[in-house]
Amino acid sequence: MNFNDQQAIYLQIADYICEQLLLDQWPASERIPSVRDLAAVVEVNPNTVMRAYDFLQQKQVIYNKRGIGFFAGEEAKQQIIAYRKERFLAEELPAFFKTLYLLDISMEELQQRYNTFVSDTYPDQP
Amino acid sequence: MNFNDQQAIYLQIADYICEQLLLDQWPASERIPSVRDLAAVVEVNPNTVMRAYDFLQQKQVIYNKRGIGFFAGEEAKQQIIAYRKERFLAEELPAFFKTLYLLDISMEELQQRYNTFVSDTYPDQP
Amino acid sequence: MNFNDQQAIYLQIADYICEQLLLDQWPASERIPSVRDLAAVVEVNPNTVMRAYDFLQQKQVIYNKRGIGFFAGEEAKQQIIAYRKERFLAEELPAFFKTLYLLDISMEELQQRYNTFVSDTYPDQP
Amino acid sequence: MNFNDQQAIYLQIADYICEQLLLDQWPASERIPSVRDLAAVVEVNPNTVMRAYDFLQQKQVIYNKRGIGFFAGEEAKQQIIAYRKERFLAEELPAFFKTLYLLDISMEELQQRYNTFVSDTYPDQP
DNA sequence: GTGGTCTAGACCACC
DNA sequence: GTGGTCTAGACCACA
Repeated sequence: MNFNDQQAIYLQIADYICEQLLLDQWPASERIPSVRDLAAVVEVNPNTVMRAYDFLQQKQVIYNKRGIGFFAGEEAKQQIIAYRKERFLAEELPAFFKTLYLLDISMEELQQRYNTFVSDTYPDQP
Repeated sequence: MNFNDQQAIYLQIADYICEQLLLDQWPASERIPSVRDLAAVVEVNPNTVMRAYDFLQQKQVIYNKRGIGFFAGEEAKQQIIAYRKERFLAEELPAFFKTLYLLDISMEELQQRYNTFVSDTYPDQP
Repeated sequence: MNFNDQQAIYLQIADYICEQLLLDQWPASERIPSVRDLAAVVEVNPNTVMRAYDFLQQKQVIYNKRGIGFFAGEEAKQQIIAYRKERFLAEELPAFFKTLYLLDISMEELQQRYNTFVSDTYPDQP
Repeated sequence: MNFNDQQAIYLQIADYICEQLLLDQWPASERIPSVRDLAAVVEVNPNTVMRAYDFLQQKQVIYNKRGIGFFAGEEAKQQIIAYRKERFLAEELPAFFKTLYLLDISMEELQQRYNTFVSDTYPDQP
């Protein structure tokens, strides 16, 4: 986790969890790591992880069985995509396009960098 | 200025100033509005504008003459582009690409939305 | 803090912090006093201390963890020395030498006064 | 003149005048440049030069004949030296020594740099 | 008129 | 508890 980031740590953790689920690193409809375990992994206070789980629970991405743990819902991936796609298109994309325009970055350059990024970051994909 | 934004107002103002310079709304190597004037225009406290000017001065985009005012450096536009392009490519683009990938948004769709954005936002451009 | 000084209070505080670190009064790579605590100690407004911390953070002498506090980096001392030595040699020393020359103060006299100063100010040193 | 300096421009000008006098560039007991002339030379507002002249007049370094101009007193050089030496030893030297100590700059290094400085800056002197 | 600094006090998100 | 931002208002030195 990056401490000196604009984005709150609990949101960084929430994003991390979503990523794991979208990439099928954590099998859907199964138990996800306990608050304490994940806190140890990412080296933050358990309260902070708890807040991320709370946040995702409100977004109906994960749910909780008392005394057992947190689980990713069957429809977790769709929930995540729906929630984030909407926000992304409406809020982040315009600012991103403005930056592209002002910094004079062409779509061709972007396309090229994207291809590089994908093949570097997700080499396993077909 | 958007008061209910994650981004601090003084950073929004700094971005606004950069935009004016990049779009040649404010002639480079000339005096930019005084702290008090800009504060009146954007309707915030002069201290907040001052903080934006401070910020840009540290980034070497603008400089200041005692008792006279703030000026955009000759090379202001290059400074802005250099400073922001570097940060953009290194920090924002990977996160952006990751989102594109995870949300399964194609470059074709992106291209299309970009064209719409540009013609809507900067209709005067050739 | 000296309120009737040319130098701004927040810069005096920044110098004070650097001094504490250089003299190992505050262990490096540890948390330094909170904004509010230091403000109480030096009897200024917390905002003023905050400005000093901001300043040192930009100089990469200290850094900050959200909701936890400010920390002196491992390499804080080297950063301070590097940053100040460079500026000192380039900007202050020539003016100082010019004054020595114009006021006709010899290096012998300087040496003598320096010895007195050191033994008066840092009597503990070997 | 350096606009973005901590030191006020009028004080920079006053220092410049003192330098000229100490180095006998401007013959003592003669008329020194008019406010307008010097303002043109150093490219500042005449008011600012006037303020420097005022300042030096209060320090009894120069004096004024109405309608004729400013003159350096016979004893100008001694006045300058007296005024500045006192202030220098009392106010600037301790801070300078502290910096030397904290930045770990030895008197040997200082001596060496001083020699270089003098031979570079005042090559005409014996 | 310009910027520069400081205060007092408020509110917020975050850990 | 921590820092972060903003306001309102004051005072100052400077050009």
